[in-house]
Amino acid sequence: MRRALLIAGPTASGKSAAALALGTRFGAAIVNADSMQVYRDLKILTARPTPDEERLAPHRLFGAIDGAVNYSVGRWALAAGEVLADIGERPVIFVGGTGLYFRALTDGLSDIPPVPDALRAAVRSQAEGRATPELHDELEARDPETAARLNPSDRQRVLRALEVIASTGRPLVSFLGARAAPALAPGEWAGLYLAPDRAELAQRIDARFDAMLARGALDEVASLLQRQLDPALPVMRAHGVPHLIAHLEGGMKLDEAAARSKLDTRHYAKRQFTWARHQLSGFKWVAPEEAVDEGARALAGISA
RNA sequence: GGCCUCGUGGCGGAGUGGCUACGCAGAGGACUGCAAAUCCUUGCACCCCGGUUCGAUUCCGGGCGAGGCCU
Repeated sequence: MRRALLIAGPTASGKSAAALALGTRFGAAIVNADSMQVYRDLKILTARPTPDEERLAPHRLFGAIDGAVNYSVGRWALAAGEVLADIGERPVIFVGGTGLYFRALTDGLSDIPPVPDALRAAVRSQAEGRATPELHDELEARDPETAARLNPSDRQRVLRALEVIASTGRPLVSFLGARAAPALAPGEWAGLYLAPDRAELAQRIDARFDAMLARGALDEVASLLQRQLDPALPVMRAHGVPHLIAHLEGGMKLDEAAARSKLDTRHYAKRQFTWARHQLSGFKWVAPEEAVDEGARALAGISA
């Protein structure tokens, strides 16, 4: 029995519009599957649905998290499960650009015990000022198996492996065999991947960023800046935020801040394609113009 | 018209008589709790024509082009 439509695709491919059209037409709940749209502080810069749009269909997990929080796939997957339980029989549409979130939803995550915040912070503060290859050497001494799978320069993953071995006493890789049951079982969902032409997408990205500026993205960043959050937090690294901050306090020309933000976004879109090609299975690739028709076909089956 | 400087891959920018820096963009890839993150790989470039030379992107001459200064 199908119960969900999943709409993924690179940034600026028209996912939200398709989801809104379908949600309105089928009375479906729309659930956010985007790692940045979860944050309350950024609505313009993350292209979140507007309040008017949200009124057209129930929206869940949009802007639900404070920017001071370091959210994660694990927490999102948990929240998504709760939303599904809450929604009952109503059709549901998951939309977003975060491939890893979709995979957590359909494949489940490995059952790695949560690392206590204090330990996590301790591992990170001990690593401060030390070169990543050095940390990799340390990991190699404690957990050679995981170390062998990681690039010695990949700080983020080396740190995670270190905190897992410190917290559980077990190598990270030892957890990877088994996955918890996914929130959506195979057969319970249909997935669409919106795949625009690359050059066309680049133009849409550029135009969209200009539109964001026209709608007040700079004010949004100024407000965020006033909170004086840790620059390492995810919200502070959303596309546009670092460069717009550089413009606001560092005197970077707005033109340049915009150009760099657009470039970051294009790079991201490229990575999204790579992820989708190799990591996201079971999604049907469609041209953005076909999204609504394809989605309607899938949802008709779901509501039946 | 005269003098000078310059002409390197899509762009920027080194350099050498034989072993083809590098950066950016572009392309490809990895990916299990920060994923709008983190990381990896990738360039059949030396304006044209002669000459010198075993060998020219590199030296010499000419041409063409660009810029600067002068009358």
